[in-house]
Amino acid sequence: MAELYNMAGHLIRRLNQISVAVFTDHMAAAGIDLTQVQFAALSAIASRPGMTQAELAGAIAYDVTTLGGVVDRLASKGNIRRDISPRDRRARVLFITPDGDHLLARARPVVRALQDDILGGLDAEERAQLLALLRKTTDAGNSKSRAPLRTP
Amino acid sequence: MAELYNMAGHLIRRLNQISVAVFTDHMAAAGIDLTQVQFAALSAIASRPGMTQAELAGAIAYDVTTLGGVVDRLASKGNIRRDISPRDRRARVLFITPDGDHLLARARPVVRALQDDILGGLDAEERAQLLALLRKTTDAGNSKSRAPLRTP
DNA sequence: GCTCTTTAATATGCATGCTGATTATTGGCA
DNA sequence: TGCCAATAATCAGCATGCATATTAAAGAGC
Repeated sequence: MAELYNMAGHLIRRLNQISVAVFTDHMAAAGIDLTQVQFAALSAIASRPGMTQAELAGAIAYDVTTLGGVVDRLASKGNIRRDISPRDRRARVLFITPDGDHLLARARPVVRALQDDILGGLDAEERAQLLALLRKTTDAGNSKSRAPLRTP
Repeated sequence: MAELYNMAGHLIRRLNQISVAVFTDHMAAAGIDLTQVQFAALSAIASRPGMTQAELAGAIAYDVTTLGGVVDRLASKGNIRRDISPRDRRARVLFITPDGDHLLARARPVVRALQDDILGGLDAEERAQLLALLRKTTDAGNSKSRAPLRTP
């Protein structure tokens, strides 16, 4: 079982756990009501207004079902607007509200600042190295994750 | 928003997502009914029989509440036994059953094999490097994750 | 021995995250 | 035009994952 601690899956789960905890703590300290997932969604919507939920899911690698709930919460908090697409009545187009925009502006510097906290034990060079490796792995693993592309 | 893709938190979430998907796929292909979390718990219980739930939670960095459900499912599937501790009637001591032991024996090689799949885009040297960095970060971040050590 | 605090586990509630099924709508094609 | 496969979103259901509160039991200190 000692080997468990050296397994990629286990270490990744642990790191994600730490990452989420750091995010939650910093946001709570700043008095901002946004989860990691909600922040990512809000950022994406702000950068490309009018996205549909499916497009958003693809952009940030989420499951569409999960995203439904996330979008619901953002909408009910008034951070985004969700309208029926004029071009496809099945689709919902997403827009950030002035309220959401303001919240995002407050959140952004906090999120930037906490990134280094996630990788607490590493020096600058190691952080850069880790980030590069993470990017490379996730880019390659893209096709393997079925999150945005569900197999029927 | 382009910056989002380079943020540690986002990349870690993505990698964890890939990791879980790879695990799920391989286990399903092998016809083994175990999630990543259940495998970790079962491994730990096998290596140290008689652990309490709290000890198990500390050992594999889980929240005790979450672990309650995991242990429930393993017990109801017959993979572990959960007895009241003879030394502390509040505590539950955990033991793997012959059934669970057999399942674990089948699962272990599958889990070992899928590790490399998680880090698909990396060569051997990069994998070693990434694992080393993950270990270092998680060791340092230990104190930050409130999972096993909840602040009151 | 009795109270007070601590501790192990559970209950409750919210937020992901995914699978499979369903509904509404669209667009292609005979 | 009418049917049919594909698509957008939702619903139901299960499994994490965490915060807060509660229950039961143990232990500390007087």
